[in-house]
Amino acid sequence: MNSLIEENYLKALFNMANEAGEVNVTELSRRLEIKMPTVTSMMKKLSEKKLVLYESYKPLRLSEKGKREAGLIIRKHRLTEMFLVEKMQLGWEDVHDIAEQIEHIQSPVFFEKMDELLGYPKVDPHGSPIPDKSGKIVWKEYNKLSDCLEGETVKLAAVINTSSDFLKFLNNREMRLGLKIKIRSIEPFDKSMVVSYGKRQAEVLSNVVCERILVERE
Amino acid sequence: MNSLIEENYLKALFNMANEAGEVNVTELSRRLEIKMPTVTSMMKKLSEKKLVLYESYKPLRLSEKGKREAGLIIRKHRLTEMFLVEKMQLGWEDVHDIAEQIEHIQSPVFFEKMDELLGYPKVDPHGSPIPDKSGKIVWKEYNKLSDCLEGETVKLAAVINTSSDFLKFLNNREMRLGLKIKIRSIEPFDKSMVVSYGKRQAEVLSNVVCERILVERE
DNA sequence: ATAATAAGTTAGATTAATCTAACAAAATTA
DNA sequence: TAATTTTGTTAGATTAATCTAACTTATTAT
Repeated sequence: MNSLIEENYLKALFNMANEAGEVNVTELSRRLEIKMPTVTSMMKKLSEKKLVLYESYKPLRLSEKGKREAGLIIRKHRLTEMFLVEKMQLGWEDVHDIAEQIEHIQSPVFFEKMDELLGYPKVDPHGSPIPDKSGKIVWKEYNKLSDCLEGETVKLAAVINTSSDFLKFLNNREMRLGLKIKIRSIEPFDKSMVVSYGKRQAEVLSNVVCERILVERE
Repeated sequence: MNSLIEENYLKALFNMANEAGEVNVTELSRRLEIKMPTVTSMMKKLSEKKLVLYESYKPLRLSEKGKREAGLIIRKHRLTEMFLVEKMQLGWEDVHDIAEQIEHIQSPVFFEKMDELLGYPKVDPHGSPIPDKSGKIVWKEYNKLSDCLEGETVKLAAVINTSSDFLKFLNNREMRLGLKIKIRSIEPFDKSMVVSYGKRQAEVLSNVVCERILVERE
């Protein structure tokens, strides 16, 4: 069994690899807010446990075993977020910190029951895919809203940044998963977009926002 | 903030004081399966933090602050057990181990929502009282079934032992909280009882069992 | 291509929680 | 009450996870 702390390293490695491709000690250190020497020594430990493929001065990689275990932790995290939103009426901006703790609970029946009560969901409240029971994750190929063109109509499928501030920003503008958005115009200078959806005819979204919104084309 | 480990010491002290009155180092050590010198040094630490009133060679006592904090942990534990049984359809014999972990979650809104969804329950699935938001606990004065007399009809109010084995024993005999039990006879030799309830006309319960069942007289 | 900067590692200290071995105090028994 | 047993404490070692300081390797810029 892995400690809670080891689990946090595995999860960070998994998420960072999905976001950025290669992961190095400096980035992992920054993400976890843990100094580099500590990260190095933990990488050696996880390498002993065959969870990480570690070579000095090389990028950090999870082994297959490491990916599976990290995937299962993320599965627990995302199932929990879904449960908190769907069954406990908490807001999508509130659930991350709670799920961050509950993901470390050791109890297969607990998470299986969650899964069952939720009807075996495939994505969490932010549109991120929930890994399956073997820890595997399938990313649908979404587009960033910022890569779409004037005149297109798209469906809000997921959000990249799940910080509370960003999610509140979306809440304030009545933006939810599944929302249909029409791109009215794009400002060439700063790439901001004017979009319409629901009852809103002309909302302005900055490029920073548009880069964090993933959409599906019809 | 207290560590998870400190929380476990506080909880054990609180529970043991409720069960037995005075608590000493040996018992606490046995309960937590932690060696005595470790317990002694933790008592000194918790004493520094004003959670425990510690004097060498004296019985261990929680301070008012310690009682409050322990009560709040037990509140989280029991609310969680209730939630798992009522809202997640888990059996009362399965919930203890999960609640043991969830009780350490730091998130006021999470537990307030649980409380709200459950309709502000006063007892957990084993009939144990749930401490209020200030950590205070009110024990109803129940009787042990073993102290009742032939001919009495009583209501199953709580169980003392919450081990999985005992709860499965009760499940197998269709015994639940609220059940009305009539005492048919008491065997003088071993104090075992023949009782009837529901569709069962003559169940034999050993004294070991009867001592762990708390009842209300009508 | 060399110097400067950034990234990564090694060595050694620190903290929290644990342990064992040895000792001391309190309670029990003879 | 003295001896024995039980209970509790002290001293010192250990482990996991962290840190800082010093050093090494790799990358970038001149």
